[in-house]
Amino acid sequence: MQIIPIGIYLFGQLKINMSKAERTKAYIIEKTAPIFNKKGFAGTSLADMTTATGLTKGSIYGNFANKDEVALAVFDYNFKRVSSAIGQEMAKRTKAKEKLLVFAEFYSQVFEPPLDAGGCAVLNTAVEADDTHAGLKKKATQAVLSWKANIIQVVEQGIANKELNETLNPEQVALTMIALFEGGIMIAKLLESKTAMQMIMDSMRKMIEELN
Amino acid sequence: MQIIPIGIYLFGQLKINMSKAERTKAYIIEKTAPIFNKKGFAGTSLADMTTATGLTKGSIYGNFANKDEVALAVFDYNFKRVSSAIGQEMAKRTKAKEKLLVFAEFYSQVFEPPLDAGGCAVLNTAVEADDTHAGLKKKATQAVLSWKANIIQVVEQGIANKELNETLNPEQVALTMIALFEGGIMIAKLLESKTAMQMIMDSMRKMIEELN
DNA sequence: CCTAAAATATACCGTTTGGTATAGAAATAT
DNA sequence: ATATTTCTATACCAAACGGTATATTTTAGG
Repeated sequence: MQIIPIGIYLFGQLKINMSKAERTKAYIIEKTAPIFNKKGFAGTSLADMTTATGLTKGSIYGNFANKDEVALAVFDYNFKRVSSAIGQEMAKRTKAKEKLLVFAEFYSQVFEPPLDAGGCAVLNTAVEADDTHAGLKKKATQAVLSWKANIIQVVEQGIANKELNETLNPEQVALTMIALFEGGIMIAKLLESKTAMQMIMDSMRKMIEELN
Repeated sequence: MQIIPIGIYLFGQLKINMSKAERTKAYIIEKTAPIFNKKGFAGTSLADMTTATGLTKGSIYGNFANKDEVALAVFDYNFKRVSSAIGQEMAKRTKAKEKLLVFAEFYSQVFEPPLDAGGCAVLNTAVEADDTHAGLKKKATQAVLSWKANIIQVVEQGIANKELNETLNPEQVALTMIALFEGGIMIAKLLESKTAMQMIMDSMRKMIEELN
C-alpha cells in the first residue's frame, strides 16, 4: 500500500486524467532520475530503484519492461528539464547574442537545480554509453544534435539580421559552445569549484561578444 | 602455464630486472586498460578482466588486492600515456603559443592511438567517479590539476617573455582550454565525427592565437 | 456496492557478481 | 640440484544481480 503523492512529479506537468499506472510511472522516473544521473546506468541497481521509490521490483516491472526502459525514460525526463528551462529563457530574448548568452548564464549555475543532481545528463550519458549502450547513446546523440541545431539557427538568424559576422561558421560556433559548457561541467564537478565554471563561462561570454 | 610476452607492455618502460609478478602486473594493467576506459569501473567485471588477460581470478588477485587497485593502476597508466606524449611534444617547442597549440594538435586525433581506446581517461573517470568512487575521483582531480598547472606555467612564462598579453588570466586560459578539448572529445566520440573535433580544436587554435 | 480489470507485492529463479582458501606450478637464491 | 619462496590455477563461497510467475490488493466502471 504505497501512497503516491500527486502533482509533485513530472515537474508540474501533471495531466488531470492520468491513470494510476501513468502516475506511478512518472513517480518512478522522478525518483530514480537523480540516481541514474549520479551512478550511471551500469552503476544503478534494481535495489537502488526500489529504495528510492519505496516500491517493489514487481511494481516497477509492471510499469517498465526492464532497466533499460526506465533509464531511457529517465534520460528524456532529465534532458527535458534543462532544455525546456533554456528554451523558455531564450524565448524572452530577441538579439542573437543575448540568446546565445543564455547558455553561459544557465550553465554557470552547475551546483543549483536542476543541474545539482549529478550534473549534466547529456554529458554523463554520452560518456558512459558511447561504448556500451546503443539506446542511451542514441538519446544523448539526439540531445546534442538538437542543441547544435538550436544554436546554429540562432547564429544564422543573427547573421541574416546583420548582428553577427557573416564569415562565421555557425556549426563551429555551436560545437564550440557545447564543448565549452560540457567540459566546464566536468571540471567544475570534479574540482568542486563554482569559480572554475564561472571562469569558463566567462570565456564563453567573451567569445560570444566577439562574434561581430 | 601462461606465457607473458616481454617488452610490449608499459609502452616500452620495461625494466630489465622486473620479477615475474611485476611483469604480470604490468601485463594485467595493459590488457585491461582499454576495457576500463570503455566500460567504466562499474561496467567492467572480473570476467572481463580474465578474458582480456587470459589469466584467472586467482592470478589477478594474487597481484592486486581488489578491482579498485587495478582500476587505479589502470588510470595512472592511461593518464601517463597521454601526458607523456603531450609533454614530449611540448618540450620540442620554445614559444608559449606553440606549446599551447600542442594540446589542440594532440587532441585533434581523437580517433587515433592512444585516444582511440575509449577516449580520454580523465574525462571518462571524472564523469563516472565524481559521485561514486572517491579514489578514482582523486586520481582524475590530480590529473586535471596537473594539466592546469602545466598550462598556467606556459602562459605565465609567455607573459614574462612579452609573448602574451599581461592582462590575461592564466588560470582562466588553462581551464577554458581543458574544457574545450574534453568537451570536444565527448562530442566527437558521441557523434562519431572527426570533423566536429577538428572544428572545436580550430576554435581553440584561434583562441590561442589571439592571446596577444 | 459489486465486479472485472488493472496495478502492486510476495516469493522465487538462475546467473553473475566480487572475492578467497588452498593446492599446485614455476621462478629464484643458495 | 634442491629448497624455499613466489606466483598461478582450481574450486568454491555468499551476496547481489536482473528478471518473473503468481498471488493479492487497489482502482475504476456499471
